[in-house]
Amino acid sequence: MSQHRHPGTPGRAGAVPALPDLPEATVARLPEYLRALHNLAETGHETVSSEGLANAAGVNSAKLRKDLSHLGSYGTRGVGYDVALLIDQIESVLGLTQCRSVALVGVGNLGHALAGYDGFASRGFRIAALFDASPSRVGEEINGLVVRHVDELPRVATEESISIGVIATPASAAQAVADQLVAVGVTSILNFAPCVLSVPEGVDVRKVDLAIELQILSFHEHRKASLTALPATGGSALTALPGGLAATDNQEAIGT
Amino acid sequence: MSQHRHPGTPGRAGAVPALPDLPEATVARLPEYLRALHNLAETGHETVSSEGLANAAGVNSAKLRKDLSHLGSYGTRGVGYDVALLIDQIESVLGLTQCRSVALVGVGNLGHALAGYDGFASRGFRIAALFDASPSRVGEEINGLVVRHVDELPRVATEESISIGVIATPASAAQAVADQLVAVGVTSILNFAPCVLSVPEGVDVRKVDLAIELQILSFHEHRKASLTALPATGGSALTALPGGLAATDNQEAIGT
DNA sequence: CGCGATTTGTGCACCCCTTCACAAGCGCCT
DNA sequence: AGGCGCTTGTGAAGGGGTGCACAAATCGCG
Repeated sequence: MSQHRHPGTPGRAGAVPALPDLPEATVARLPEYLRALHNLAETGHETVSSEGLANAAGVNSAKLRKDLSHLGSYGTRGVGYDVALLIDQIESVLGLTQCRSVALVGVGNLGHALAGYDGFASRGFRIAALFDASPSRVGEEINGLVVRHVDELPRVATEESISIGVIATPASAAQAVADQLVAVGVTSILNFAPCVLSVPEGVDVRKVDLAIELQILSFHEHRKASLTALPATGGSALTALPGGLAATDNQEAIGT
Repeated sequence: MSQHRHPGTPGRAGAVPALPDLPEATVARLPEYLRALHNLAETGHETVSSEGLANAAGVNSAKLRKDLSHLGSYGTRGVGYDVALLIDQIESVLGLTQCRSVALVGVGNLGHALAGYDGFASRGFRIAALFDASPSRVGEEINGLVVRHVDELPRVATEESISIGVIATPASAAQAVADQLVAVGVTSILNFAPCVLSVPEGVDVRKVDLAIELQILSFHEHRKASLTALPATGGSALTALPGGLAATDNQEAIGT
């Protein structure tokens, strides 16, 4: 089980520009580079060095160069990278040239916030439809969109050509919703419900679990606390950092 | 720069029980195991095999065994793992035996949802205080907590002994908030703002960026679309999966 | 009491990712 | 035109994670 057998571009299929088969770790960082590049563009920068962009994105400069090299040579030695050109390239690789439509299922506490989150629209995603199973929520209008019953998903999906489904339901409902999304042709799912989803091969699932993030932090907090078994202050951890704060710029690359 | 120089437990410091120095990848999976174990416990299971728990957590059984072996031998060969015992062990390692207090800064769209999210409390985290910089939000009551001005952070932090800070502000305010959190002794930060935070060494930052998750999905969607350059249907991606849905149980372990 | 079925714990090989270090290339200044 | 400084792109080394395959250990049953 869990055979990651990505066919591997069988050689004869040369219709698309490149499809360089990027490493997953690189793909996960490209959006961060993109955000940093947009910031730079707004600040009036025309070019940026790998060092500069790496700092803005919070990574090592060598890593950044290797990442960018995977999608071609778009830098100029001695100068750096053209910001606008690089933005176009990354957006092209990520498939952001077309605006993608998102269906959000589950308009509870979290789903409500996601529906109103403007960070999606500003990055090329359009929340095309909201769904919920609870009759008390169906009909409600959020951010200019009316919440529909989840049974309408098939009809609406064909109309809006949904490309990504977001699940923000309780865990008990998540699998059923995932099945429905898959049934209408959705092959990319972002799951906020704290549970494992079973999906057919070819469907990508990414999971975001807020409680898990806190638990990982808790572990490190726990570890740090037990390492600091020496100081005399037996009470709280308010040692108040002698040196000026914000001294370094490391980002503690844990996980991700 | 970015020298990850975790001191490495200099040998003489043997006061704490174990501190097995777990691999990061393992730490990131432990919460998932814990959730699966709680489900099993509620369903009445007393023991579980590595295969069973691995399925429930969506990972390989060999990986699970290796992960658990890092925190000691708590299984019985030929039988499996004692569910209750394993729960205790994992919670102990993750430092969840004590209830940790969380300070949430930024009660906008997302922060509002986080403040009301019951998934935190059910896993041992207590949202102890809410902060915002906007006077229009200060004083509002959410889930039984009153929103305070961010300037009160120092006083409240000492009273409540905050151990984790959550930033749900706009990106423009995030760095300043992080600095304030660090100044009052917080050494673990969960950042929802789309930006890189600079923090002193010893402070852990985990970042959750919802738009980035969508962009990663977009890449895979884009790639899948270009690989499927063959079929006659020129229109949308509604090929409707011939075989019965929910056939396999792979989870497409992309990233994380 | 011994044997077989079952399951854990782990040595090992493989692969991906990270990081260093440096050659190649580009622009600018003289 | 030539040289110099700066930056990219990349080969190679090292580390960490994953998964296989198997030995060790435990239980139950005859």
